[in-house]
Amino acid sequence: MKLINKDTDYAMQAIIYMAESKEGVVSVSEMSEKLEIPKHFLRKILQILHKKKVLKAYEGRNGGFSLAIPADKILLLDLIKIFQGPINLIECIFKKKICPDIRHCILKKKIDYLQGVISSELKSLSMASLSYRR
Amino acid sequence: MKLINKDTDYAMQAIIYMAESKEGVVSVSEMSEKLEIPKHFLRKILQILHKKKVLKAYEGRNGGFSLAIPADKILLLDLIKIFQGPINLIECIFKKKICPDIRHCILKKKIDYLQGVISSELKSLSMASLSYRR
DNA sequence: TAAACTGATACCATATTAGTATCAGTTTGT
DNA sequence: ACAAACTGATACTAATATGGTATCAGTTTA
Ligand code: FES
Ligand code: FES
Repeated sequence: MKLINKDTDYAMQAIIYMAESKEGVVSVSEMSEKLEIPKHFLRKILQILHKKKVLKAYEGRNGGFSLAIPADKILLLDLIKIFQGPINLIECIFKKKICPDIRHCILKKKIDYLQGVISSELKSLSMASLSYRR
Repeated sequence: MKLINKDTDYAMQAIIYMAESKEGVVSVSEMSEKLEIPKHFLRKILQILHKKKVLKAYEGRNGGFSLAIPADKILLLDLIKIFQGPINLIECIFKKKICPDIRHCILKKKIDYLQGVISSELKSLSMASLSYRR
C-alpha cells in the first residue's frame, strides 16, 4: 500500500527546490540535474502542476517554472489529489452480498473514519513545512 | 490508493461464509458458487490461508476447508498482512536529499502516526464482527 | 475405481505506474 | 537573423503489480 507515488514524490521535491531557490524561475534541466530526476518525466509532472495553477510557466530561453502559490499554501493533500486522484480507500468490497445495509456496515464506518484521519493529516502538511531552510 | 485488494476481499468473504456455515467443512466449489468468486482464484487464496494456519484443510472427496481459529480472532489486519504485506506507507521518499535527518523529518512523523492509526483500526476489526449473523 | 476434493506451481491477461521521445512554438543572447 | 534553451502537447514504451487460469499429482470416499 503506497500513500505517495513517484509523481507526487518528484512534485514535492521540485516544489521545495523552487521554494528554496533565490532565482524566481527555475528550469526543468536544473532541477532534473540537482534532484536527480529523469528530465522528461519531471517535465511532464511540472506541466501538470502548471495546468493545475500550482506553478507559473515561462517559455523560451531562460524560461522555466516558478511557484504560483506560496509554498505554505501547497498542501501534500493537494498534490496527492492531482497525481493520484481523491482519497478513496474502499469502493464497497462486499456489494449487496454480505453488507445487508450500507448504513450499518462497520467496515465502511471504520474505513470512512480512516479516510478522514488521513485527509486531515495530509492537509496539515505544507511544502513550506518540509523545506529545511524554513 | 487501495486499502483492500481482491485477495483480501475474497478471503474475508470466504472466512465469513465458513464462520456462518453449519457444516464443519466447506469446499471451494460451494463457496465459489455461493459467493460468485472464480473457483481457481479462490482456491489459491484458501491454500495460502491454510499455509498461514488460518484454515484447516481436508483432502479427498467431501474435503474442503474449515476455520482453524475462531472468527473473532481473525483480524482484518492479519489478512491484509498475509495478502498485501505489512503496512508500510512510506519508504523514505526523500532519501538523503531533502531530509537532512530522518529523526526530525516531519513527513515521516506524520506518516508513522497514520500507520499506527490504520493498524489499530484494522486490528480492531474481526471477521466475526463483520458477519451479520453474529 | 472414479468422482470430488486439496497441494503445488506455472502460466496468462490486464491495469497501473514509471519513464522516454518528439514535434511544434516561444524567447533571448549573440 | 538565428540557433540555443526553454515550455506545450501528446504519443509511445517498459516495468511492475494485480487479477485470474490451467494443470498435474496425490488423497479420500461413495
Ligand atoms: S463494505 Fe461497503 S457497505 Fe459494507
Ligand atoms: S521522507 Fe523519509 S525521513 Fe523524511
